[in-house]
Amino acid sequence: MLELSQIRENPEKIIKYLAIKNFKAQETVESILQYDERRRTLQKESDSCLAEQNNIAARIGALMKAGKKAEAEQEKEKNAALKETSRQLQNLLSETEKLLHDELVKLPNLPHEKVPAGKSAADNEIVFSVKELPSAEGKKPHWELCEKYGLIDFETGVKLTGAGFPLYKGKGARLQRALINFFLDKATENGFLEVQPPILVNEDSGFGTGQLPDKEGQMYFVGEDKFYLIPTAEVPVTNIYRDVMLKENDLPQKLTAYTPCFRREAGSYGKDVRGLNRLHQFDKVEIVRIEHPERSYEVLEEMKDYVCGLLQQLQLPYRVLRLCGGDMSFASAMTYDLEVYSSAQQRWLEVSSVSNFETFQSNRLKLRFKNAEGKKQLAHTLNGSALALPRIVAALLENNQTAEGIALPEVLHRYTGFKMID
RNA sequence: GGAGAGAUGGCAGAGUGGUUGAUUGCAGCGGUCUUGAAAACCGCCUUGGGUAACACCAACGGGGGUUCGAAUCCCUCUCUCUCCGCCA
Repeated sequence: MLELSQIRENPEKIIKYLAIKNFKAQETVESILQYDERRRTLQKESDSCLAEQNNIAARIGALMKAGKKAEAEQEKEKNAALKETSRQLQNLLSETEKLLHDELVKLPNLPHEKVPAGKSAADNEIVFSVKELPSAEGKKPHWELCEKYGLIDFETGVKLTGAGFPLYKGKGARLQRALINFFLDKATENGFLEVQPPILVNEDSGFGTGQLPDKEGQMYFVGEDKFYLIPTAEVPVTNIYRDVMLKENDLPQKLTAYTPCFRREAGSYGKDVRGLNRLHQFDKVEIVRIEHPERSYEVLEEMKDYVCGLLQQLQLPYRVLRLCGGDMSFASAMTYDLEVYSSAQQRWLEVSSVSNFETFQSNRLKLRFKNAEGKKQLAHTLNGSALALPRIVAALLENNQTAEGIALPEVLHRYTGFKMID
């Protein structure tokens, strides 16, 4: 959620920047300014009405004490009328506040000035790419390899739940566990505090990170208790800081968490969702940082580089994209996507998304810190996948297949307990 | 799931209808004293709206109600604790 003060001060800037995200903000900004104006007028009227009632009440108190009952009765009548007026004002006020809030929530985050304009994924800026791609010669796609080596049983997953809920088996299951441990160990070594959050969250948490309102279609919902299954650990982990006031030297806060993630992905089909390419349930290790506004972009680079480091250790060919305005998420100010190359499918698969949300989430979360002058200031929030497992597994399988089996990168050996899937 | 108790400022803890936005203690901040520190003493110390700044308004878990007036009374929801039941 953008800050109201920001909109008041420079509505033109908001409209201009949101155009980069292909969002037409004109109307919304105008109604926000109108509602804000009305809200303040009503607030003043209501305040002075209440002030008058307070005065009268105090007078009645004094009169009662002095035993002047008749006069007190007179004052009471006055207050009855005022009370009706202020009831009406209150109604108008809360109505206006709601309208204002509803409009405010519609506006996506402003893109950072470095974010390129663009309509779709085709316009993303490639900031890094490996020079040589592995050949597809004689390579089998990962779903065939999964079957061949008995790593994943998609059919039984369908029986148990439905499409997109794979059953990992044997070395396949062990590889999952190995990757999770590897990623968590790396994050911990780099100063992230490991946490294990709930994977069901309430509505307030969904609002805090920007999934709600409007994007409930993406999440599984447990109606009985009004809980949402998390689409990413970002939701519970960032919401740890909802309604929190930090001290300046509490910054940065660095957290990491492994969680399963659940996404409905309504409407997906075809080869995009074949095998591990897109699932309804998958595993991911996430890193989250709460940062001082002055440092957040430095930190974004740092986080991106950290994830690149993981991919290097896994010896996967990868590239880094800076997303264009049209491809960025609602809440993000700048996002890097990291993609690994999947040699049999001959396509890039997104395995991480690293974003700076600036104050967009913290404004919703009321996540602030007291700065050096003792003033309260919204913190910046950032997060990134480090990493999402399924497509990493897909790329590992496809790129490392040999006649003898699938050779795993060395960093994983101590986690898997085997070097080769055969 | 059943019965009972509770929810107040960073924490602890008063307050049961009328200058209580809230006694007090601790913590924190500033000062006096001191070579420095401690102790002692003095002062400051909730948040949001609003204002150029004041004024003013709101908030004692959330929502609603009674009343001229509610932290204080009533209803309701949520959460916490104790006991019972069930259980990985």
